[in-house]
Amino acid sequence: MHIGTLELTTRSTQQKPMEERYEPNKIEPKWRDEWERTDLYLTREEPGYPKFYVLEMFPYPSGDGLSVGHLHNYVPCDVIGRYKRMAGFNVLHAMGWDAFGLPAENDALLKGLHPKETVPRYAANFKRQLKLSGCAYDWTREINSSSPEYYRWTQWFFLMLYKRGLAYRAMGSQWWCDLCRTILANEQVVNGCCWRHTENPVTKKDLEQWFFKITAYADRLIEDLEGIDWPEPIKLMQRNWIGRSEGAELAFPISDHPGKEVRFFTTRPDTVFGVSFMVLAPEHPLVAEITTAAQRAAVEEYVTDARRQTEIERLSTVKEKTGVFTGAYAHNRFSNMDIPIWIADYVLMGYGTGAIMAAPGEDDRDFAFAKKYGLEIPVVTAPADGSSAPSDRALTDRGIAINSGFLNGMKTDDAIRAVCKYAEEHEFGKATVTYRMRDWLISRQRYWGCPIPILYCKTDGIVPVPDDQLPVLLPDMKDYQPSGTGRSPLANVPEFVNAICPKCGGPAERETDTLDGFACSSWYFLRFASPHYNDGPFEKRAGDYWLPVDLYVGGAEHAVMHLLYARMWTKVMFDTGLISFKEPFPVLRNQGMIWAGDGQKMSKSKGNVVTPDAMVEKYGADALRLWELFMGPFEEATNWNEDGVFGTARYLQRVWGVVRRYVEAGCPTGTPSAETIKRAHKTVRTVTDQVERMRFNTALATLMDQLNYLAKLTPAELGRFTIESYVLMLAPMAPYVGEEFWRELGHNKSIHLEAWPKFDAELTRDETVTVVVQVNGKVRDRLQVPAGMSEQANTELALKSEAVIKNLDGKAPRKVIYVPDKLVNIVA
RNA sequence: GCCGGGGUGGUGAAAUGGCAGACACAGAGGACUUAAAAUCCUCUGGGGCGCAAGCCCCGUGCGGGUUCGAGUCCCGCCCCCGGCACCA
Repeated sequence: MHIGTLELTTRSTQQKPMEERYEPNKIEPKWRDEWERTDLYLTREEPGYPKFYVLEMFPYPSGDGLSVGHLHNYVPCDVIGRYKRMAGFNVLHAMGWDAFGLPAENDALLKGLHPKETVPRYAANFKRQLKLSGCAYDWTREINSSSPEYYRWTQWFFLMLYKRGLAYRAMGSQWWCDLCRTILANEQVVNGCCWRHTENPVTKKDLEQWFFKITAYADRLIEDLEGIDWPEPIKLMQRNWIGRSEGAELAFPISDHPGKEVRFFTTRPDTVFGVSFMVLAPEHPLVAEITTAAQRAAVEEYVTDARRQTEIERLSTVKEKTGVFTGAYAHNRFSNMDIPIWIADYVLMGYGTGAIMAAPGEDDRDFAFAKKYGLEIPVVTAPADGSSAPSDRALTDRGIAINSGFLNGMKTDDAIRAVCKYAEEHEFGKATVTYRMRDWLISRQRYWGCPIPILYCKTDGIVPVPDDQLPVLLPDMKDYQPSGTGRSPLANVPEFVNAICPKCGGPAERETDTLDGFACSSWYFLRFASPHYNDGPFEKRAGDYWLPVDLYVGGAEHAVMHLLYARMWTKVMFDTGLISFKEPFPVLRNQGMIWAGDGQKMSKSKGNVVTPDAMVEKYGADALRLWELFMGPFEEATNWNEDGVFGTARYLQRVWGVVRRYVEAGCPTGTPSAETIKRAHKTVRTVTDQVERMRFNTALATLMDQLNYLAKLTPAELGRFTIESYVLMLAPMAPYVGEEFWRELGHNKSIHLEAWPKFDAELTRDETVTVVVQVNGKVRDRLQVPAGMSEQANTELALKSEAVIKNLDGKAPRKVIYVPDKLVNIVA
């Protein structure tokens, strides 16, 4: 069991005296080696023993190495891991590499190297930097998503989804980045540009692609947000991204096209009597069919124009709505009017049915469009408060139906239900739900990714690769440049492409696209439980013990990518009975971004990256860690300022002095004063609470404050508990000096295996308290009184105060506010 | 435009509706030193009164409000950061 007891051995007299000055570079390598030699951070399952799984989002190992910004994530997690271990938990804290994907491939291409060489090299550098920084990982659990032992199971999961009908192939117009030379998922398109090339507008390309049916989980992904402890903004981003809308899908027949109809989705079916025109997306399949000869030229020009526009242009237009009349009409089944059908690019093919009913009296966009093209603007909703409807804008609020036949007088919600019921009875529509989120497009036409384990056979069609033939190995290619044609470079490797159909034994071709890197990271948290297991993605016993993750920490930028995908996979696994939990990360925290001193993003090209290596060399890893913790609340963004590291190094220097004096005095049991004892216990109480709440900045401030007190005492006045509890609390934050102090204090066991100090609540109780005395809410005096003094006694005392008498200026107190042991406010 | 998160000294920041600025950084002055570094001590929101101990006024983006009492709660603005962006 990795849990220590307080050994009260005295320091051996043969030991060398403590160095006068704290020199981190002398002690850090020593303890690093010692911890490694003794496998200090090795973790095993301990059934029946409480576990704690702390996890940081595993990084893509870049050639630039880690910056002090990355450590703002890793150091706090390390403190939590070390703290939890001391507090009696069996802690899992491991690290791995999100190694597949475009960044790694692009980097290698740029440098004329191969990712299979660069990735391990970069990962090794990250690992060295993390060790240098004193982070406690069980490195025997290191994983790499680009190793066959790992991606074999990524492929296994793909097949699991495929067999459950959750992976499918579909043709369609997809986002394409011509710098990445691959198709992208919706989530990877940011402001109309590629998420990796934020200046490069994406275009559309028609290709057949693989998708994961994440939309099938839309409702559960929303519902289950209720029960998890995540930052509210992240939950909100997920809800917005999924974009659930309740409404109705209805259909209107097209005049002069018997049997043809326009299906559309609306969230306001109650306004249907006010529908004066309809709008189709320019890409809508009906457009070609219904456009009249007279309008054909104009419509074709508009459609071509819309197609030519890049997404960024379509977004950046100043929202001036444009459109063209098709010449065709639809029949509004409710108002019995024939209404014109237009096309306009403000209607998106990718949402709902790609067609809308326009109710310009109740919708801003429809209003603007109707105004511009002189279309009718019927008003069918009156404000709920009885005022009259505005004429210069749409009334988008809910209200009362007017000019609406059988809906007249109904409240919006009742009218919605009535229309849905009517449509259902007359079989032209029904109440329905639509989502903004699209299915997750996972095909990538790139080399450095997990091969999709699928075969195409002439007789059997799409055939999954049997489990016992996994992994489908990524072939070793010298020239893996993306072609840009929409085909993966793997298509150029005949030995890879040509295979045998496992069903009929005939010739088959392999899928040559690779998986989106986010597939690899959708299950890695499970792999850490049993990273070397060969009979499944994870060993059940280990998985049951460690999972789910107790604390997950990473950047908010993954709100709608990784965090959504991993949740979906977890739900699929739950449904198959593979695991027994529905959410992978019940507690999530986002660390704040560290900007460079100039307020910009740290990047090599800007030359403003500060490396942990440089800081460790100059100030030591412990001082660097302390500044990472002290610079502000860890969830908030701030600018890097190296002067702070100098400050925390100076603090450690002072702790060193106090401990050294104590050690040199022979570690006396001493005779600490009541005040010293009280302060020691209060410090434990406060620091414990703050570390639990991840308020590392104030935890450290408490320790600094206590040091200022301790520095004034003689060794005998300090006493053993005072000094040892202090060192124990410092150890998770500053593991190297913590260890050094502990050994100097006479202990043989590592401090990181010891127990977190406990405080005696009785000893933290104050006998006297300071009571603030206010007159009319302004502080006029302070009284030192015994704790628990009665209101009456306190008030009497306050009224005797000279300052109070002076400020009352002869007036009689009207009222007295009394807060026990805190405050007396005399209102006159 | 909509949805979040913020706005407190020269700087990073503290503060269950109850002493605003803890703890630090930077700065100033002093001690030690031949000197410097390091270290230690003192001061450090603004303004005013006082020889002094001390006292008074103002102050948490701006304007209102609730309250005995507001950095904290409510209403209306302004600014910064992040997300979404014609989602029918």
